[in-house]
Amino acid sequence: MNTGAQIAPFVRLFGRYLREQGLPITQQREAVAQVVFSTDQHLSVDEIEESLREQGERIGKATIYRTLDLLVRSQLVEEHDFGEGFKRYEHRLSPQPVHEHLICLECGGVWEFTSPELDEVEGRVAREHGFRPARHRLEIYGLCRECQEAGAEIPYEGLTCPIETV
Amino acid sequence: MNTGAQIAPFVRLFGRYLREQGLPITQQREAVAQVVFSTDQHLSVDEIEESLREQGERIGKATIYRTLDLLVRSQLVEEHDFGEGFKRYEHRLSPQPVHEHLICLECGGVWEFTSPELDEVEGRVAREHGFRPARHRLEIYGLCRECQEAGAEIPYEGLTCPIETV
DNA sequence: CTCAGTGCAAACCGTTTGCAGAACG
DNA sequence: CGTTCTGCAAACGGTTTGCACTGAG
Repeated sequence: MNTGAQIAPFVRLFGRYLREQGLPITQQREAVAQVVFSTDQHLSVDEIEESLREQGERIGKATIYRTLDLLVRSQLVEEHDFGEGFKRYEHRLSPQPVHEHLICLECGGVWEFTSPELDEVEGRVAREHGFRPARHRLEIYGLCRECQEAGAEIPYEGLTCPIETV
Repeated sequence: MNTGAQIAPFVRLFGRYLREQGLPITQQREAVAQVVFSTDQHLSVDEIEESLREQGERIGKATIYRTLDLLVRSQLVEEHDFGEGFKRYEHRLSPQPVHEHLICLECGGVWEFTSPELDEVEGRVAREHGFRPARHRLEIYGLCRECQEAGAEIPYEGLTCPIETV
């Protein structure tokens, strides 16, 4: 968790975006930004709401959604969907702005890693498919170390032998 | 689009899965499987429903959802979420069962490619994080050749200069 | 002052579920 | 014949929206 001293400039950056867009810098917008910038975790809207409540801020969900939309537009925050049925938000002002995610199928934990190989992959699809990459998403799902040590297994419930297809 | 001759064995494979699980092979389940296996596209539930309707089958959405759930469980079909607000389904009986996706931000088109580099990436996260990969998802978003030639541009609406953060 | 933002509650929309009647095995 | 499925419609849950009121500039 960052300390307040590091968060302030990030919130101010969001303020600058709002000013550039001619939008008011409201107390609610600053509070939401403050919460998002104060952690390196991937927060859900519910978690953001609870975090605000804990610090005495009572801000409606609609406002949180609307502010997150602005934060995502400003490119200061990234929206993720890890298949949980809701979105998560992560600020992009970390030392490693572009990174990929490891997601544990057992505990739902998220870890980050970088994958320089993707530059080459993007170059190849550009060459071979004439595709112009703008952004990507790489997620590896599996079992984290702790869950493996706790004996977790990846369930397999498919056909007993799916091969012999062709 | 595959021809009927190639689809039948796939549908039968699904039948085998149902039998293994002690579940009835109903006419509706076969019809849904038939539609999914008869194309290499990434179908939405609405598209599946319409396709069924075109061939005279009138099957409720609930049944389609329930059948897709079985198809995904059997591992014969993969579920995708390309961020459109709904899911898409793709059968896994193509010559290239594991592949990644290119998604055009302009026209929404989807192309497939393979990325052998990911084996190495998975090996590295296993070594460095003790993570045991089960499956992954790599999607590259950008502009396809056609949309580029039509003059499409990737919109940038973020801060005019987001750097100078640290 | 004026225009946009906020909060509430209702609307939305893809998906899931409960239940009476229909089919599979 | 019993168990599971199907279809309908209602419920669900995250997200969005309409509207009267509040607040920023």
